[in-house]
Amino acid sequence: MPQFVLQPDLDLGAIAPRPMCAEGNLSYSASRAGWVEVLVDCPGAQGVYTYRIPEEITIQPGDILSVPFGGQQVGGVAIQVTAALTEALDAAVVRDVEDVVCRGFFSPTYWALLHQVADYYCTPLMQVVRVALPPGLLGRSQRRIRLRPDAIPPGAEEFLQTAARQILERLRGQKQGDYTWNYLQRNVRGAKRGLQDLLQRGWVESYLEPPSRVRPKQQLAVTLVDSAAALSPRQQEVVDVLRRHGGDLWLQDLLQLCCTSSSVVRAIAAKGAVILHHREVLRADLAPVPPDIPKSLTVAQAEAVQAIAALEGPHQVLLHGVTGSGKTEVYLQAIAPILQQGKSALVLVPEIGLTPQLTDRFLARFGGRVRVYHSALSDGERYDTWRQMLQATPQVVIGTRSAIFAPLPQLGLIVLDEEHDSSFKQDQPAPCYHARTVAQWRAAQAQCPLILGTATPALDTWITHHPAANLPPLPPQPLRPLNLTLPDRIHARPLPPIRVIDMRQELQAGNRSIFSRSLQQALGQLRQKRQQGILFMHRRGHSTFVSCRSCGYVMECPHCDVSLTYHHTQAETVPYLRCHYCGYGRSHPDQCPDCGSPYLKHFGSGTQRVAQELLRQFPDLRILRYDSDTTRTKGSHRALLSRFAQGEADVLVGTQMLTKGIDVPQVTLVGIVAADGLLHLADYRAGERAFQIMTQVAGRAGRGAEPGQVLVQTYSPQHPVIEAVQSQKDAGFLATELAQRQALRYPPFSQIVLLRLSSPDAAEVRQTAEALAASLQTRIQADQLDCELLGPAPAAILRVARRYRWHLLLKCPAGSAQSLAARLELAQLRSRCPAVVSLTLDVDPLNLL
DNA sequence: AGCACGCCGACT
DNA sequence: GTCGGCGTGCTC
Repeated sequence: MPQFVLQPDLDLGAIAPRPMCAEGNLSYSASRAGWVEVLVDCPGAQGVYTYRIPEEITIQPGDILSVPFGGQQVGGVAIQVTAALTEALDAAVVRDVEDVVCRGFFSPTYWALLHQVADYYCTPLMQVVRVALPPGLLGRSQRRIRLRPDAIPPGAEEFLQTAARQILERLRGQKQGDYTWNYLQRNVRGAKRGLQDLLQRGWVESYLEPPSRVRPKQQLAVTLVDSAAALSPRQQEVVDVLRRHGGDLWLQDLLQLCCTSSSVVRAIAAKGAVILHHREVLRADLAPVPPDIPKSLTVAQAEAVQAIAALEGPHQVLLHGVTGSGKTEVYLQAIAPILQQGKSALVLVPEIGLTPQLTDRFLARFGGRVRVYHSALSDGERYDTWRQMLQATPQVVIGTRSAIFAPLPQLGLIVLDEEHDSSFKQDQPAPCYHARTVAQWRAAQAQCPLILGTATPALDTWITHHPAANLPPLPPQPLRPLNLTLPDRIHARPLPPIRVIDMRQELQAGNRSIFSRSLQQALGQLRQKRQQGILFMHRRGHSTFVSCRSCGYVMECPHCDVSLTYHHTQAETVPYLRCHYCGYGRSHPDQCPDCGSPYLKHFGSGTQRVAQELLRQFPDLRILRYDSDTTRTKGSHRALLSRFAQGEADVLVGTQMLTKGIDVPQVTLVGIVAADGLLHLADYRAGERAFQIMTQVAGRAGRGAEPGQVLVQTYSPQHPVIEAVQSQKDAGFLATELAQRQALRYPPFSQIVLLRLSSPDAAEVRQTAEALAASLQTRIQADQLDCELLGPAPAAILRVARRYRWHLLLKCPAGSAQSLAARLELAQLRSRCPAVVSLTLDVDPLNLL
């Protein structure tokens, strides 16, 4: 249950379409000031607090406010305005609203959406508000410490205590001699005492920095008002330039055009010919792109576009098109009529940085009506984009996961490109929402279609579109399903043939290289054929799997049907194997349990090793590495890809990133160096993901005039995933995978909730996890709940960022997680953990590691 | 998050 | 005896 609900009789509708006006504190009537309940943004206190509305401020529900809270200013959302205080609350303790930060954000439907997210994902509403809003709106004041250099006698610090001296030194090391108190506390031992000393001496001062608020950027504009005024020749020239440009320009543009200074313009303003005024600039950094016109469609594409245009009401469209079948063109042509109807479209992509080609297509087609919204934008840019989205003008918003919260008032279509991609699921800070799930709710709310586009549908998507009679019924879906298929590549290009290479035979033949003879041969021919290749390596630095080099046997958990993870930490000298689902563990065997061979090996080479080997064996090949190591900086994705596309390298070696947004016609060879690295992850979704990634990577080959080929190297050539990839028949694979999931009661035939616990204290997390497990188990048994509790088990990577992590897993029938969470009061569990132990609830987790 | 109040060990 | 550590609890 949400802690509060918006009263249905509140006129929230009035706030939605209101024109934006950041600080318009115009009182409508004399004293209608009252009290307002505010959802306050402060960890540990996510309740509603009552504030007095000062006379000069008007507040409506949904406004973003800045309010005093304890010793600081914090952000919050106005929930409800009341005329009288609650009996229990003494007027003396109620403080004043400090300011209105922003108005008109939350329409009733939008608010309901946030509630739904908070409810479903068992997270405080405020956390959802935080992901939905552009950052910086809910600012918090911070205590800062500033050096007073003039007050310090020379050499006096000799007599200071260590802590005080350290603080002084740090402050002196900083240009402005200014740090947040938080920073000093973290970095100086006994900082509190040291600060007291320094404050008493008056050598530093402590001050409260008000929340930095993202504000619209203001610039001076010049507007022509009276062209008849008597002006000097130079002034007249300036005014003429202004008139030729429509009588209205930014001051800086006018100055540049006329090569003059602002004094001239001010003089003209003084004569009354023009007026100078501040006006908001909406920042947009979209580089101009040459325009693009709709392309002619294949029959399947045209049918898809028509089918989508004909839809009425909320639908979920699975646009299932093979790699290179032209899904983007379908999106573009589906969106065009939406814009014409005066509505907006929302396009979600896995990662903007990885899909410059897609973004460019949209920009080229729709020009200024396209807004890009993602985390790489500056706070100011995000804020401005947000404000533009609030306007009812038809527009296309392209963004990553969090853009599903784009406040578009007239939503006509939602597209999720590469819907199978797991980056649509957030797993770091709560709420751990899946953008696809939220998109379904939004589409239902807006009564509009949701298009899920992919070459490799996620299993849970697949099953809602292909309900099979022999499978148990799934919970009712909010959207009506529609299937659209693009079975062929555009220009009738064939899919590249996929060859599976048995690496066991390579070993037998004496080839100990990571490249098979076939791959070596293909690589050797690249240069002379003037073609390019892509090598895929699933980089797994930390967690690896154990496999037998002779027979391909992989160590698996007897209870869970997942591969065991190889552990080897300094603490435990003996390496051991562990299941990360149920906690099962065993020692690392000396020989293969299946064939007795001593050639057990834990695999774990990455792209770097591949590149090294490549360089060693093919010194004349030019290589580019494409992984998170080489694409750390902004814009490096685009740079690397365009270098490759322009033929500056022969081979691109990379990780998962290769699966997205690479459309280079000269690529004829794709090599999957070690498919096994994908097959045996300690995860029930390993097979599905392996299939998706390999199919997607394979799809990079043969997109141009030259036919492509794909080589898949593996120690398990008979593995069903490998066979499915090779045959390029996904329906069959999905069906068998579904049957397996059903047998093992994994999603989508069950629902899981993961409880992630972490703490810097190894023993404390463990104890907390055990205590939680015990109390949940008691509750489950007492209430006879239909659910299974697994764990506690240590996380695959036990220690991350100096925190020890343990997991609990709840498995319940599909569609029942929400009621289970309510019965177990999962949302309240956090308060039962010690302060140092953090607990994150992940409903429908994708990442179980 | 920040800050206050409040209860146990090493100093004058 | 006090000063000062930081362990819970509250912030309209």
